[in-house]
Amino acid sequence: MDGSADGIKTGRKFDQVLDGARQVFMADGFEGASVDHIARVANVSKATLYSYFPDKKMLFVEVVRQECERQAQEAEQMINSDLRPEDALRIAARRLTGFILSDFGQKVFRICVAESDRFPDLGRRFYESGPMTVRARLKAYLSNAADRGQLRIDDLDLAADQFAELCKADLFLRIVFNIDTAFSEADISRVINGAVETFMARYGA
Amino acid sequence: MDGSADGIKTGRKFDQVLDGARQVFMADGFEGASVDHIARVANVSKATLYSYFPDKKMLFVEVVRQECERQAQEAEQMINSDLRPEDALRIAARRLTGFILSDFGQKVFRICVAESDRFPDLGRRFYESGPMTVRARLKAYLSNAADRGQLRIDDLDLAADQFAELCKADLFLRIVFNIDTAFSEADISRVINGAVETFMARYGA
DNA sequence: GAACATATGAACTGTTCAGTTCAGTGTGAA
DNA sequence: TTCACACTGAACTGAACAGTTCATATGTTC
Repeated sequence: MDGSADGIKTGRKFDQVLDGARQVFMADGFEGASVDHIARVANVSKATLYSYFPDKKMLFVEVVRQECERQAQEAEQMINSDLRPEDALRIAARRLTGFILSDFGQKVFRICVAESDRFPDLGRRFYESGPMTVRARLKAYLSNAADRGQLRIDDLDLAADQFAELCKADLFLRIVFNIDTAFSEADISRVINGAVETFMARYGA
Repeated sequence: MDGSADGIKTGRKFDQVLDGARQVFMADGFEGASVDHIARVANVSKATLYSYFPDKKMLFVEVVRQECERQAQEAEQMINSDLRPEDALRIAARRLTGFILSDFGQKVFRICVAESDRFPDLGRRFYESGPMTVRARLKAYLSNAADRGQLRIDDLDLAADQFAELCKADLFLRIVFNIDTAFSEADISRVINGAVETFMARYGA
């Protein structure tokens, strides 16, 4: 019925509760969110909320679990091997920056950093469903392209990480620290083109 | 007497209070830290604490201000221009990763991400005292090296950001999300050498 | 329409915590 | 000795909030 891992009871308003919780947790963090507020946003009584989840922590964990799953799905897309590496990488970079600069990407990242010592495996789960998946996809593509003689790479893991990192130049820190809240197309393509050029300068065949 | 910006009253135990606050805030964050706990760690009565600072927020702001100043000082060091670019960059990279992977760097970063919407200019202040200063130093060096014909760079800002970003490959996310708490010398030099090689492949004359 | 499950809202408990108050202690200077 | 000042510790207030309880309502199924 629901997407939960273990047997959380189901019912008519289960999804409403989770939706409300997602909204409020993402906006206010764990401490900042009050259960009363979540119930109000979810259009549900507090008693109903507590009939589904034993406590606030469990509700939070379930929300983050769902969001990580969603994130993993976004990251799962394969990179098309038929294109020239420059073009394939440009598309990958576009997708990566798109996610990093999105409201959703920002919020999940923030929450995970902030709460990762109250919830010890939160960080790991985020890392595995996001960055690790991205790296695996990227690595698969790079390996493929190297086999076809389009690229020359000694350390595939490092190359993948470097490329992902290059895509964040300037942009990431500025958005994480609220210096800017959005970027122009020009800003973004400057970084993406720079990333591809630098990567190809090192690894181009 | 003290290092504060505006006229906070001074007294015998002023520094004790700030010291205790720094310890507790860095360990537990803003919400997580209780004023009673801070007073206990600082070996000071709560009344004394409140005679120096009007409220918890102001105390927190002052602690972060101090830490950012400290950070700025670490970032201010000039890069030696007499070396070959490979060597100068390797040294810069060493310093950068050293800071990023340090307990102090980690904690300040975490705190600033977590509290940057409760305290809107926190993020900006951290950014300016850290990453922005690093970029300025790096840019100065790159510009210099380009003038001497050692490097060929069109967009100095982007190049500086790319280098800083390359230094974080793999390491940064793993430490931010508690996948690892420390790295071997081999892990670090793998990333640093990779960063220098990739950078030089693109920008070497 | 009776039986059953689910949802409601409002009041209540207990706890945590920021910030206040105050009577009293220690100390150094005039 | 006395005055001024910084400090103390313990008790207190008031607010926020997690989690509970229960009498009542709504709706579905047979």
